[in-house]
Amino acid sequence: MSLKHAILTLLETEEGSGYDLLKRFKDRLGFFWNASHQQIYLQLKKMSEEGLIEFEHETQKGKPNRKVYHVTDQGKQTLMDWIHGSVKVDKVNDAMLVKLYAGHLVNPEVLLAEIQKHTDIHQRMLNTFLALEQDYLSLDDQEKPQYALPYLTLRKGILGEQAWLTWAQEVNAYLKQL
Amino acid sequence: MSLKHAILTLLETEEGSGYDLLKRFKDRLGFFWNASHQQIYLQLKKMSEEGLIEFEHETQKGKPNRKVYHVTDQGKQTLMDWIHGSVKVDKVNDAMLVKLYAGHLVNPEVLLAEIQKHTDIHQRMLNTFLALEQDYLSLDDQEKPQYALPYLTLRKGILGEQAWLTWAQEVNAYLKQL
DNA sequence: TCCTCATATGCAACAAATTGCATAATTCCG
DNA sequence: CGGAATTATGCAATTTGTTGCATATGAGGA
Repeated sequence: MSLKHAILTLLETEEGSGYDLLKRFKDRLGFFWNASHQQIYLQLKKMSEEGLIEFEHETQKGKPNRKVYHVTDQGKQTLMDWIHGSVKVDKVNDAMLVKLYAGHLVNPEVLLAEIQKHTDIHQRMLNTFLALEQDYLSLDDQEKPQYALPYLTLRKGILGEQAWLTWAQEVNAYLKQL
Repeated sequence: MSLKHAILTLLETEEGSGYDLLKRFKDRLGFFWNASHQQIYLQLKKMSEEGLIEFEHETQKGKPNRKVYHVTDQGKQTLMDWIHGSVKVDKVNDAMLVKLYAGHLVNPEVLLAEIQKHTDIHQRMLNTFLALEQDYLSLDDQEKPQYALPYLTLRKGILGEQAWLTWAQEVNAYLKQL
């Protein structure tokens, strides 16, 4: 299970609450990991019980209170063990491709509409990632090294989205020509 | 649940056994869908109970007997309903990126070895896809139209793998220069 | 005032996927 | 003759993920 390791990784970099993690996944690390708030809160509870992380209650004014989690030594060790092991190549399960494969059953318009909807979402993600890339590139040369690895993960997001959009253009061109 | 729809799509194109589906996923449609034999056999059983598919026992000599499944009218209808609806954009959960994000905790060699291992696998997949593309491109112009949509899904696999390998080169260049 | 949004956390039921185990026939190689 | 690979199917236990529901505060707009 890697949600555990994704959380350990993020908390090792910077402590935070479940809500913080949710926002980091949603706003910045969508190319990297996605998890619902239900998954995150439950996982934090379990990891806390296993002793991988600990939390302090933080009282806030004007906002609900937070539980701020940080990684314990045991958690750090778990992360180190995991990182020295090997991870599986990502399993691909792409429902959009299934639909296209079966596309002869419907009008091209149905497929075009679906592709368009997905294109909008992917374009928005790419824009987000490109903006983050600009943030990195405008850093001083002294600051860059510490963000180099996260930047490389961002590059994966950018290259992935660009490939998706290139593909969508091929599909569009074909479907419109029908 | 989309394994159901992936199976309906494949069986609608051509009837087959659980083992056939497993091989189609593994050898040809890995860019498209992946499922274990346990998942497939269980799903076939469920779909059979729901009336979406039916099977005939096929006795073989020299090999174990097979159950050859085909889609029923009800199954076809279920597929049509699904294809007219909309699918969610794929959820990304990439353990390799998590590892790279946390890469400051280990020697670059650890990351390089992992990247290399994944590169080999992705390169092999790309080669498979490119060979399939050649098969399509060498078809007569009269035959191409009926495979056009599957070909577009193949293009997704090719563009995706190429993007992955391009990214891996960036990562390699960075890690080696450390 | 009411509604929605953002912040912040959680449980319970259900669906799906993974891991481990199990069986059985034949072919192919040493 | 023994062992491994290929073909072919399946169950059970566990882990993960999804969907639905629930609660509470405060800010900002209609």
